[in-house]
Amino acid sequence: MTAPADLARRDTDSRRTEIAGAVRALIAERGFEGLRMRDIADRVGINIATLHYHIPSKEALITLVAQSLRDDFIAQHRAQPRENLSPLEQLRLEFSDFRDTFFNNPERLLVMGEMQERARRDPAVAAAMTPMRGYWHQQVRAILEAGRADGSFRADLEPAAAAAIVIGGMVAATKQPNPSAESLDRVFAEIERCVRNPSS
Amino acid sequence: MTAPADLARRDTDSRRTEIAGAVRALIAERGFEGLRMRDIADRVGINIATLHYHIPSKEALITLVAQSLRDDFIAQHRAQPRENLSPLEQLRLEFSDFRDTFFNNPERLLVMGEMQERARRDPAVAAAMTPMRGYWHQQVRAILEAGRADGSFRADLEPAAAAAIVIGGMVAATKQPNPSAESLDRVFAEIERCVRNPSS
Amino acid sequence: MTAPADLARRDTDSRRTEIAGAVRALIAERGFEGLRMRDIADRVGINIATLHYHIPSKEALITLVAQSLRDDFIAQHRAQPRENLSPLEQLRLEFSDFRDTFFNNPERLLVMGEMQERARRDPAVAAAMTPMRGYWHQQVRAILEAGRADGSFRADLEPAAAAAIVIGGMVAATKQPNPSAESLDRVFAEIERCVRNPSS
Amino acid sequence: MTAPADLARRDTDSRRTEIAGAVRALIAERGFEGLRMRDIADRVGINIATLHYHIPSKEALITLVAQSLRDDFIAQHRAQPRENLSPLEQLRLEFSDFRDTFFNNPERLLVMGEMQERARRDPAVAAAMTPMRGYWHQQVRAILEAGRADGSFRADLEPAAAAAIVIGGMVAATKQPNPSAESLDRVFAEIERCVRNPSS
DNA sequence: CATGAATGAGTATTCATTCAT
DNA sequence: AATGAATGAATACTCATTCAT
Repeated sequence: MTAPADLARRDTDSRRTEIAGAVRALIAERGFEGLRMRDIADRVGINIATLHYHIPSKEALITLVAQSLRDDFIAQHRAQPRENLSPLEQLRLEFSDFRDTFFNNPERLLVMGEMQERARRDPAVAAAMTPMRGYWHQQVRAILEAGRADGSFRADLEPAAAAAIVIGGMVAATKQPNPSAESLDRVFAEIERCVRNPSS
Repeated sequence: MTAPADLARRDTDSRRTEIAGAVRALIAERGFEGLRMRDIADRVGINIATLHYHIPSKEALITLVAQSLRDDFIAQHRAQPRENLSPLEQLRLEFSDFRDTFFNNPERLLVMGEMQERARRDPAVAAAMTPMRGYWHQQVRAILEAGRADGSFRADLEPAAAAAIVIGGMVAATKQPNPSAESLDRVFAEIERCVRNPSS
Repeated sequence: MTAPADLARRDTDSRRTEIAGAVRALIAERGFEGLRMRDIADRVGINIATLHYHIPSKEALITLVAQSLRDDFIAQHRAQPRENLSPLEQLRLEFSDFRDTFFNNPERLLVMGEMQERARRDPAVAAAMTPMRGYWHQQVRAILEAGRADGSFRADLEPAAAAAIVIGGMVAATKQPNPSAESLDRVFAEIERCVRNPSS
Repeated sequence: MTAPADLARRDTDSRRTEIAGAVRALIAERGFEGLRMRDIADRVGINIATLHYHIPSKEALITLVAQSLRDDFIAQHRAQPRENLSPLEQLRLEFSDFRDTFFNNPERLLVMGEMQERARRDPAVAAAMTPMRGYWHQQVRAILEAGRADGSFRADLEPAAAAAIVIGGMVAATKQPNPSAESLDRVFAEIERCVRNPSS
């Protein structure tokens, strides 16, 4: 049999993934301040020295998390088949993706928020976050352009500006007091009315 | 920047205001992590012990800043005469206020962002930030309701959801790469198109 | 009328007495460590700076307290008329004095204990405490000598050593778990049996 | 005094013992106030952070010392073979033990005194000191009871009260000015005369 | 790979004391 | 006499990082 008998032998890559997961959970719980190397090690179940064996420094760790966040985000987006959908359907898919993430992986959005804030003064974080935000923006913008082109969205819609509003609106929906699936959907429906062609 | 020795002795109230200002500047520069009591004292030009004489603890300090932020926000809003303006003019006033703050008091928005993040796990901060956000939302919502009533805004506009989008859109505008007056205005103009009655 | 209309005008001496009282209460409550100038000022109802106006330093304060303790102790002893009493009656008076102090001014004994400990490394405190302890020892020793002379106490009693035991026994009585008037009296009665002439 | 660098790495248990010893020496020298974590670390020859690695807090440290004191006390008592001794011989063994400790391990008695004072307001210290004092009292009381039973001690002796006096007398002997072996022995001899049966 | 022990540089907070008013 | 404001020096404790094993 080629199956590894020794399960304790995890390769460094899977350890790093495990660590990134622990860090994301901790950032979601306690924020960036409050993130302690010792807590991370404890959560993974290893010694601090071992943590430092896998990750050279706290800064490197944060970069790692930013990258893992970006990778997850893009992987999720790529997983969805959007080719045969109308622009409106694609927009709705965007909404439902976002809603799913908010309820099933809330940590993802929370950590993204914290990272976004940190990106402002940490170039390494910015290097991972900016392309992610750019990718998302581009995605939404393409949908809006397609909708404007086929007449389902407003003719006077300015895709770049509208993409900012669509994304900002989705994020704002999650920051309402006591957000629920219904309160999110109310905002998403309003976004639709914002962009749809009134005469269609 | 440093206060001359003979001006060092002030009354507690003005000292507290001065301290709150220094803290806001430091949070804007370095974020919440990175906020050090020593740096605050240095910026105000006083001893750390003196800082603690005026402010009992870091926690109290943060609460103080959250309150000062809220007070400033509401004061600025109250300062504007909105009575005789049309809903659209009021919305545009909202935009220009926001743009002014972004360019003239960028620190205000930056600190608000950091505070918003922190509010999630600090009830004392939440106690100051939640009403502020609520006040803002209410303000925008009232404008949207008035516009829907007089026919200048969409008839199918849902004021609460739309207010979230308007605010979220404004905030998102500032988070674009290299935000300028023009890029902000492009988003603001798009928000207008989002809410205006297409048949008016 | 010659009565001072201005009650606020307390002369420094009475202020110092008041301060010494507050310090004794605080030492009894929290011990020597735990004694804070600010707490003293608070208890007296004055500002710290005012406290320092009356008392130059914490060290001087402690000396003051040691002296006040000694003065009280000697004053109480002098207040008792012992001339016409038999040695046994005088010893019993010693016991009842001590018992009264323990129940009515417990703070006095507690502070004396703390001071005794401190005297070991603070010469200024030692300077006040040593004569006090010496005065007490001398007092008890004189009683024991008189009793040995008149045959009411043991003939083989060694006054100096016995005085140490009598005083040590009284103090030890207060350090039993849950000391009560009865438990004190049991020890006092045993001390009596220790020193009395068995053949008398 | 300072451990050489290559001996610096020891196992935690021996480090904790070493630390407890350093703390006892420092308390004996400077008392409870005056006890500084930095000084402890210096005396052991380690960094403050290392000290905190082995001992979580100052409070825990004090508890540790109280326990080490109690363990030493009981160990010393247990080491003596008392079975075949007469009550008077046992009492004299008690005296000689105490005298040995006073001259060879003066720190032990000094720290016990400080701890006794502190036990009053620190339950964790009380938890270690009370049983120790209780054990000692019980030991002495058993001797006195045996002596009363075999007629070598006074028939009217009340063992509990007398035990308090015996212990109190021993302690008082050490608090005389300039205590010497002779001055201690004079008090011990007087204690003997206090408890012995005059008609034996 | 893993870890117990160690550490330098910080971090908020405290405290006795001073000084201008 | 009294006080609000100020401060230097300390104090316990923390944290990311290192290193010998």
